[in-house]
Amino acid sequence: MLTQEQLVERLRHWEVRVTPQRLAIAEAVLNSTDHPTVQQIHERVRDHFPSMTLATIYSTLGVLQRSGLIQELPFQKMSRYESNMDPHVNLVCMNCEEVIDTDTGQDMVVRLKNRISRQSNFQVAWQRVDFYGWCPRCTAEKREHQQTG
Amino acid sequence: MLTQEQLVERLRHWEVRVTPQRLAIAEAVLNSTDHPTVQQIHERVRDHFPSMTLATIYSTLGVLQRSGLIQELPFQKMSRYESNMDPHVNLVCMNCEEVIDTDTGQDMVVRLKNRISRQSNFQVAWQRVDFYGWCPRCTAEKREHQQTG
DNA sequence: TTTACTGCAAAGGGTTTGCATGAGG
DNA sequence: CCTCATGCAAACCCTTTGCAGTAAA
Repeated sequence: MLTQEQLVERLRHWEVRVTPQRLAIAEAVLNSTDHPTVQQIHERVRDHFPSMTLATIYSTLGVLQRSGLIQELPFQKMSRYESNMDPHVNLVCMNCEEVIDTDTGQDMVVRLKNRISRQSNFQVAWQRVDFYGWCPRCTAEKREHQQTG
Repeated sequence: MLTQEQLVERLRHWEVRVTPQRLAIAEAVLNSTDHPTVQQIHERVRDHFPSMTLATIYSTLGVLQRSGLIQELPFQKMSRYESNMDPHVNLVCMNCEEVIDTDTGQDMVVRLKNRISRQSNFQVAWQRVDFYGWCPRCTAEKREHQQTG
């Protein structure tokens, strides 16, 4: 979670212009933990910028990614955007399609990254660790359907 | 690496028809370690089936995924297909776009999966562990350019 | 013989691009 | 004042869908 001042500083450092639209988009992603899609970001900034189009959002997300503030996570149908740049595990529900960060195993991801960097002759920039399955709520619903149906 | 007989058995088990096209597509993916794209699979089967279209390949890849034989890996521009269903680490070169499996850290991925399954209240089906960066060859080329330029 | 797969064509939809206008530094 | 961002529209291209002919079981 960055303050607006820190955000402005980071953007200026990359010689990009700081516009109200960019700040709104950046905050919509950085102050979220739910890995929003472009559509969801659009919904979140639409109240303040009714005329903003998806092209502007795509452009800004590109700037933020090149600045190292966010990371694009391609999924089958569309991309989501990750604001937690620390090594960690994402839990992806194959039923409700929610994507949440978890603290569980964070230390192991860090150690795994160190090991890959040291032993694999591969220069690591970042990592994506996704576990796919069913979240607690959808697991419960699945059980109910199995019992009744 | 599955034999053709094992492959036929696996497909019959899911009550799908075993056609020459499906066998060719399945072998093109399963007997590879380079995570081919749909286009690459097309190139690999085109000699034997000149009239085969991408629609058939997409359809067959869907069948193979639902049969648990392969896994789709969405990337920014397009999907690649993974035939190594064991927990492991993929190394993705951001320069040449090669995607290779590595044995390094395989044990840690297994332990990470066990930990997530036990401690996170999340029912895990499979996982995707990607490390993005630069492969040895592209790292060397980058160094050369920095020295000369 | 029945069912479902193949191949072709067209549609779908997330993402990118080009350009005129407008705003940041 | 110059450069670059925004907004609009169109293009792009991977992927999906519909359908007629055909092959698997």
